[in-house]
Amino acid sequence: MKGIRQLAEHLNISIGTVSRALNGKPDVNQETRRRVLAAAEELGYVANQSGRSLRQGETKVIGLMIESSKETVENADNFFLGVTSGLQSVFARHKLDLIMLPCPSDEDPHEYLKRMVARRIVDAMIISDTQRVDRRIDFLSRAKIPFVALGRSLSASNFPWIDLDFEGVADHAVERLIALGHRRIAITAPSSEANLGYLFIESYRQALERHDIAFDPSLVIRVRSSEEGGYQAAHELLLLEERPTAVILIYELMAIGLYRRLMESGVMPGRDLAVIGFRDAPRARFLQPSLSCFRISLYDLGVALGRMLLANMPIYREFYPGDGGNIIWPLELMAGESDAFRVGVMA
Amino acid sequence: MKGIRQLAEHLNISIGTVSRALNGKPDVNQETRRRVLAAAEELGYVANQSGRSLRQGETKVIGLMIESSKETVENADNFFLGVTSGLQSVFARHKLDLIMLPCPSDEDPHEYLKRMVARRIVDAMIISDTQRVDRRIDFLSRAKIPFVALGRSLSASNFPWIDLDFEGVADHAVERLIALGHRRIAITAPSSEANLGYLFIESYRQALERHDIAFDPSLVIRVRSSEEGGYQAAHELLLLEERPTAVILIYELMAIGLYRRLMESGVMPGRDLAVIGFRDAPRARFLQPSLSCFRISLYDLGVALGRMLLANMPIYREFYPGDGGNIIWPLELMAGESDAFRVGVMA
DNA sequence: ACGCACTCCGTAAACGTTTACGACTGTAGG
DNA sequence: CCTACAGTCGTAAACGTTTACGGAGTGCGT
Repeated sequence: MKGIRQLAEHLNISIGTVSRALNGKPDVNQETRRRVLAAAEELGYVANQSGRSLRQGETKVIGLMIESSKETVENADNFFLGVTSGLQSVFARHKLDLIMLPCPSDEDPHEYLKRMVARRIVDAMIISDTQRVDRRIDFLSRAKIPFVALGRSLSASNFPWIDLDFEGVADHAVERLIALGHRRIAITAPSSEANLGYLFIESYRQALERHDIAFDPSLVIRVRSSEEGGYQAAHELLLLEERPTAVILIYELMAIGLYRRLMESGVMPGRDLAVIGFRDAPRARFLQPSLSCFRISLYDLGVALGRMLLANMPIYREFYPGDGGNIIWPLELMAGESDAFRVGVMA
Repeated sequence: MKGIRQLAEHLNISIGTVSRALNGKPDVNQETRRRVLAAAEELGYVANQSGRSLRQGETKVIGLMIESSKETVENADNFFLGVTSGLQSVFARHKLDLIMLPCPSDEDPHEYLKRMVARRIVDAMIISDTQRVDRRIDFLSRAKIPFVALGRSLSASNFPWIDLDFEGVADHAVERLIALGHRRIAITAPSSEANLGYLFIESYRQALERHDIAFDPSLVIRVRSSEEGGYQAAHELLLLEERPTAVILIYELMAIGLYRRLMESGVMPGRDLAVIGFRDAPRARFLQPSLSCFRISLYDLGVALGRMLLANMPIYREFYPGDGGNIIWPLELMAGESDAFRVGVMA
């Protein structure tokens, strides 16, 4: 089956009528519509998207950009696949398709993004892994391409984003540890310029001050947010003269390396050192002792992202009246065994 | 900047010349080309892909289909992102873009695939997670859509695929364990109809027979290929009256659950029970004792997939003369501590 | 008989490209 | 001087859709 023209000839109908019948337009006879649909099904006709996009000026495709740099790949875990299903459940209602756009590691993310939207491959974009200043955000804002970002940024004063509640987590973690008797609490932060690092540390500092605990810069460990980073963090922790009794990790997988390094030195997490992680990931669920961490529903996050995006697209705005504003995504503590002891109390 | 027409007017040149200049066609003056490229850069013009695809009949986009069923998501680890970069390195040479197409979990994969290719969103397809009989393969073959599958299948007698060397792994693992003195070796297999399960078990059986060890069906544990599956497998293993001294896992993450269940019963992997896993995954790299497993380079696998796909596309065939045939992808054993003991020898 | 509203359908123009074809130069060779 | 040819470029026709517009037919009320 070539195109709509052949289908029309086969039915002895004009091509316009066929198009209207297929697209559910009102001015077409019920019987004709039935015949058209039947014939299309029988001959396996599906409209060519290029022709349709060209005429309509929209592709009905939403792009989810993914950086596949080595570091991201290691961290990504199944983060994206989890978010994806939430997104799709929203998009499906409007017959929008979602595609994932993996930016090659040797291409500038900004250029890649420009290519994809300038070529009109997608109507809108979801970006993640936002940098402290992110040119993509400026570009998308200026070009008036609908988008939503997973992650805050200092670029562009006002744009749609959802970000995880790093402040809340740091705050909650500190409060909890203090309640358990801890006074010397270490924390990890990314060595990069990522915005979330600043927020994380700042909240941690404020929570400490609230309890009259002096902020000790040597307790802020800057390492990569990865398994190796966790190993490294544990290493630095063990070198401190006055060893902390607790540590807060900004990424859950760091716990893997951290545990390993601790055990190598005979320090038992959950007994000699309390550990709290940022997210739960399948990858960290098996740890022994089980990791106390902050849970997040990737599906729900995807749904929220999808709704916010559509709320920023003129055509769909009406369907999502309340979904315009930004969201700081709350996380729920999932208590494990890794911080289940009181300081100063013998087991 | 709207389209090529505006660009042409701005330069006082015909639209045809502009197109030729941008596309590197030979019959255009050097100086004109320079001016066109400069103007395009300045005005930020990029060709609309819909128009181009419509005219040329091809999209220059390759689709990588991903099933995002819950089970797949959990198992996927970063498998796809790893393969992706290999694929892209090949595609980049031909200015082809790769997009990932996540099939919604509530949509039939077959229907989804049909929609994507019939709508001409992609020129070619890479599918994975092939079933024992897979309608997608029949469809793609019949429709003459270039594709390559990651995984064998009984559908369609002859189609391009790459599959992991399940036979080789089973064989190698058995040989190794026997050399270490093991005689009672358990193995896991998926409970599903997946083809690889049959191949895996069959090779295992043959290797045993070669050493005059009787095949004992009770040593084939059918569980889901996941962390929980591993837990379950260990459970069943412990219930056997004559406990095996070794077990071969068809998926590396099963080791996570398996370890946990074993330790709960005081059985130490690597001392009381030898364990060998199928792949190495970041997710399993931290296990204590470290898992002996078969390593695979996802990047290289991606490159091979990309080359094979292009070898099956008329336009690119000439560049990849030797990449037509199917590949059974070899895996390399990465020895760990989980099977590093000899049976009958006291430590 | 006429006008009008309504339903259904055909016609043709547009969307933004690429490209076959031919036209126009200028130059070289006969 | 005529021809051939190479180097440039403009013209216009496609590619497959959607959709504004108008026309044909019917039914109904005046």
